[in-house]
Amino acid sequence: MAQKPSIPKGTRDFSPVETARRNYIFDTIREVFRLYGFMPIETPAMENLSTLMGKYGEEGDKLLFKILNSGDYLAKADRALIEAGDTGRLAAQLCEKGLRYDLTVPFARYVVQHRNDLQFPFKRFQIQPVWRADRPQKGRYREFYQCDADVVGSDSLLNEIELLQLIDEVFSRLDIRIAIKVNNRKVLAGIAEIIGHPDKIIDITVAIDKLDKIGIENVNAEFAERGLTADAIERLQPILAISGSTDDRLSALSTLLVDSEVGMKGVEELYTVLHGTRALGLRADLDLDVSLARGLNYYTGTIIEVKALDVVIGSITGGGRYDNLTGVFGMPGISGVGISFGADRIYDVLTALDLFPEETAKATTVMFANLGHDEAVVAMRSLKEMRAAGIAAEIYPDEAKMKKQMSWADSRSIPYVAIIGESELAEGKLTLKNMATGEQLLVDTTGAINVILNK
RNA sequence: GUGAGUUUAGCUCAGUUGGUUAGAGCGUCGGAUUGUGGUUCCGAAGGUCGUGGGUUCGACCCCCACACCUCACCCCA
Repeated sequence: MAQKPSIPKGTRDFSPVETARRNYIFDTIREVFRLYGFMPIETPAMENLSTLMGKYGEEGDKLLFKILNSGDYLAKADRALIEAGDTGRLAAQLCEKGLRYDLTVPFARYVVQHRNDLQFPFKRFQIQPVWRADRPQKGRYREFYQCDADVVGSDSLLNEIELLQLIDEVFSRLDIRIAIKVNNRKVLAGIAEIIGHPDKIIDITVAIDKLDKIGIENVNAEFAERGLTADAIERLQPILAISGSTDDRLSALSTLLVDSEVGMKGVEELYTVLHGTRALGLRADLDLDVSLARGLNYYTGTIIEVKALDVVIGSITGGGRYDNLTGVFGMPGISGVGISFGADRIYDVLTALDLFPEETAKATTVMFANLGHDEAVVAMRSLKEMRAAGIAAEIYPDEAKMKKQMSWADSRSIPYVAIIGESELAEGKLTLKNMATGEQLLVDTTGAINVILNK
């Protein structure tokens, strides 16, 4: 055999069954988005690099896929940069486009660009692939789908409450048990303020975020590494040690953060969101988690993260409020809040728990065996009637051996096989075989349709 | 970007100190069964052993480089 063809690392092909199962996820999410009043939009796979650069932090910039300019791009490039091996600045000259890294930043760009055509508050959803030049590993791909819903132009915490409900609805429908963790960036800012390091909020949150994973000792070590004074670390300890019920922790927080205006605002928001959501009844576990930080630096208020309870994988949904995302595109003062479902990880969870409905594995409902030209002509008429009745039906295109046709139907999990041969032809009927039971009936097309639809 | 492990048939994997013609199971195809699948039996096809170099009389096996995949870190969905 020649060299085996392959696809880029971190990308995947999807078989018919996999595609059907992915569509089941997308359809479920899309349906719930619509129920909550979100409207679909789409944006291009590629954006101008200037739109993307600098929005995801230094790490994010490195993970952007850049698209080489067309034409004789090298002629315009600075030779000195090539000599100097300055990949970064050379890339800036050779590439003016990049693949989108998420859906939120392109959406911010969309809002600013179309601001005169939008009615605010503007609620949109978007289900499209994004690309990251990450090194792939478990639950991490270089091409994956995000399913985002965002509200822009509304400061109301009702949005947060509705988004939490929406998350609960989606995972209830998918039958995945989840824990939703909520925090507020303002609380984190308050903490940074209280310990005298308001400038270190990012360092503090990144370290706190690892609390579950590496433990308090290592987190403290990381604080020191990130330049916090021993005194500040000392003052962090009571905050990290907060425990008890949600309300216990909220009141402990408000005691500790009493001198921070922003911190107190955060506590208040958390209270409203948590109580407002719980009052509506929720299937999922919903709880406050002060150690929840999330990487994206643009969140300014509520932060939401969802993890599956029964499978170990990264977060399967995340989101939060960002007060000024459109600001970098020259449109300040517009607040947004949104969530993003990670469809590919949800797929992995459903696969691990074997939770896909059976229908997702099914091809057509009826296959007509092909026993010859005259028989096929009659079968085609029967097929037409079945399809008109809403039954997915097909005919085996080649005049192959019965055995081959039957095993083809079997391997595709087709529940019924219709046989029209010499004797059926003479009687104007067909033999309908139920593949699960092996039972065979001699009926006309209408009779077959009734059998299939009634089952 | 950092570190570790892997790579032999379509898939999952054996392969002895380095010694003729590299094996198994599953899958595929054919037959037992010319109008009946999923079970059984018989048979067949399918491999430049990831790529390139080196050591050796001789390399799937030892050495070097590269690639790929996987896992973890960083970061993230």
